[in-house]
Amino acid sequence: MTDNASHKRPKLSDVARAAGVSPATVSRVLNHPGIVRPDLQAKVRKAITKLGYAPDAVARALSLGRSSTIGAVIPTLGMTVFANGTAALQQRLREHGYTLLIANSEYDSDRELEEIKVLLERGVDGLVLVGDMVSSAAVSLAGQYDVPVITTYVNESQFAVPAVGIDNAEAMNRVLQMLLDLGHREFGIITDVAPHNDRQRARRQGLLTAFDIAGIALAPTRIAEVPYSVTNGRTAFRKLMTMEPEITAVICSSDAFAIGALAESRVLGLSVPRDVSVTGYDDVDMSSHTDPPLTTVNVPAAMIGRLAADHIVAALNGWVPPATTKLPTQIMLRGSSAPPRNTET
Amino acid sequence: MTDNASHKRPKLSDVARAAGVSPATVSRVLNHPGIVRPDLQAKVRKAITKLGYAPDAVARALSLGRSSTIGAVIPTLGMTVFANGTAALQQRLREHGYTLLIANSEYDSDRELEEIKVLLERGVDGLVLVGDMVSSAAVSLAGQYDVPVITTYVNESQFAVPAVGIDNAEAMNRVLQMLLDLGHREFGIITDVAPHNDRQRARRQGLLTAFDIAGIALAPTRIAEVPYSVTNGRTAFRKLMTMEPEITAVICSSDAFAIGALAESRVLGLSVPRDVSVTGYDDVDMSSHTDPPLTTVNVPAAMIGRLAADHIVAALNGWVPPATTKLPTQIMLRGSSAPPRNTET
DNA sequence: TTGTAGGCGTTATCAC
DNA sequence: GTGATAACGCCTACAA
Repeated sequence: MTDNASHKRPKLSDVARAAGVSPATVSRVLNHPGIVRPDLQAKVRKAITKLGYAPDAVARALSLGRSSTIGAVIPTLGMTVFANGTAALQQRLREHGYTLLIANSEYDSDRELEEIKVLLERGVDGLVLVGDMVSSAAVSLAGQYDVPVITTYVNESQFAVPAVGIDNAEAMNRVLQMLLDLGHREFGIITDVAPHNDRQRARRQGLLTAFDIAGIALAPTRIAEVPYSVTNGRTAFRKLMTMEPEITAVICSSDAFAIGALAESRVLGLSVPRDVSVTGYDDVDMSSHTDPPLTTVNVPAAMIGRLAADHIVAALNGWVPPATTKLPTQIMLRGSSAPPRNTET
Repeated sequence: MTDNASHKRPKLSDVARAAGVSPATVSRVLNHPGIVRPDLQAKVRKAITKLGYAPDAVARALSLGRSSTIGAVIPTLGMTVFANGTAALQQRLREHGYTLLIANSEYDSDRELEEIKVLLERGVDGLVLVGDMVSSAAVSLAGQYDVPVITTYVNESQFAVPAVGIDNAEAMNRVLQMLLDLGHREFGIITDVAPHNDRQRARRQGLLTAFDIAGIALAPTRIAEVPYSVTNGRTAFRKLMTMEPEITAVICSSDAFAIGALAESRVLGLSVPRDVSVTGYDDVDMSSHTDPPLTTVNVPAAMIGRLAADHIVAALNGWVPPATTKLPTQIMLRGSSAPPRNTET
């Protein structure tokens, strides 16, 4: 009864009436401030603050045909790499005047496609994906909506989608080289089964190829393929070291595995890195605080997020982003890697 | 040139024309399938799949006045507790037919308010917040938009906003009781300075109150207040144990601190739990894989997310969610806690 | 420079 | 049961 009027949200026409101008003028003040007389402008602005007016983004989007919104579909919020990358993406997009809509696929491609559809129907102006496992359906769908797409964390796309990320295979190769330089010759590896995860696949494949090139044959008993989890890292490490005690270095395709390996090494009475070296991949926050600190591959997630933002916005402005933006990875040399135990200098 | 027609997204009227019915009928098939004749329905559906039509959610939202969208503002994506809770929230909301828009505030209340505004302007139907530090501005803003709000991870709100969460103070009290039962009398605590974080504040206050009630005076030198980070946990632990060597138990207000404490204990040559017990709070994934495994308080994040979803949807349907939904916390008794060193049985 | 009017795609209220 | 029609709130030709 008291605030009957104030209880309803003011619309643009209300502002117009309050300011004694036409709705068009209010709209202009909001969107093209340059072309309206200063005095009118002042009156309008005063009315806006007085009424507490805020434009309706939905109506605006319908009218404009664009929403100043970008959608991102990431596998999971639970991995710090994605969490950090997404935060950076959001931050940067915001600086460009865009709002980020986040969806997650739980590593399920069907669900990923589903989320993409929802995002597209909601009118996002652009799409940021992770990896390159999206079916071509996703790409053509985005095409129908005439929405630019960009993919992240990988360095190339089979669907001609611009990619900004890292070369997972190359990084793995460098890890192996580093261990070889240290003198290691007996290896074990723990990788992710991940049927739908091309980053993990690239890491695994890159590693196997690197072994090939190095002329090292890796017996099947030295390859552990398990689902992503610290616990699986533990059991895989135990199996590896039990069946192949000569192993002096275990390369893991993620920090989770490596952290599990470190935990299990204590149970097994193995000292890292004296008895066996362990390396990870991702460089999550925890990696530098394990015992010993973990040697791992740093993924420049924040940089990827920022660049993805810049590129998608560029595409929206008619620029054509480079097909491939490969960011450098860095091997963080920490305590979990050292020369093999039987090295006599 | 080839696919001039297919390049434009079909609209509802296109479907209508293709099916030889009116737009209204197509709309009915989509929203009230019950009231349209089966044969027409079939024709319409065929036309829909043939044209690959998908409704425009933006236009729909404008017409309906609601968007089937819920906004959530969380402090950060980088904490596993929030990541897990948000994933569960999203999942459950999805089951209810809603899409979750995620924004993060980086623990900044100004930014939180800002994000809330953006979400509201984007037309979210409901708002899920974290904690109770939102200015009343946020609440009244939501009121203007006539949008229900719910807050999470705390068990009560000063703004009469329904809350679903845990009793942080009570949990801390139980941690202390547990350690007292173990025989500890000399304590140190590491808590977050966090001026804008009421969860941390509740934990700290709950702990201090519990000490009071237990009749234990905690010297200022036994209280470390530092910003959230593993590294700060390390330095705080070092300071505590250096200045007050009699301490037999260190209670941390987050796992990050505790993990730092464990790391530093090795450097200091202190054995956990033999020389000193350490407890955390949050029960992040890593907690069960530290050395020793960390005794900590489990936060039912997924449950909070699910219930938050249920409650906000309920509110949207006219139900009134309970003012307070307090979920139980569980103390995860693991290897980092044990009787004090000087206990002679 | 400012006002008028039509349209963005969808839904709901009317008559039929 | 189905078809016209008027909104939803905003933006941008177009006219003045």
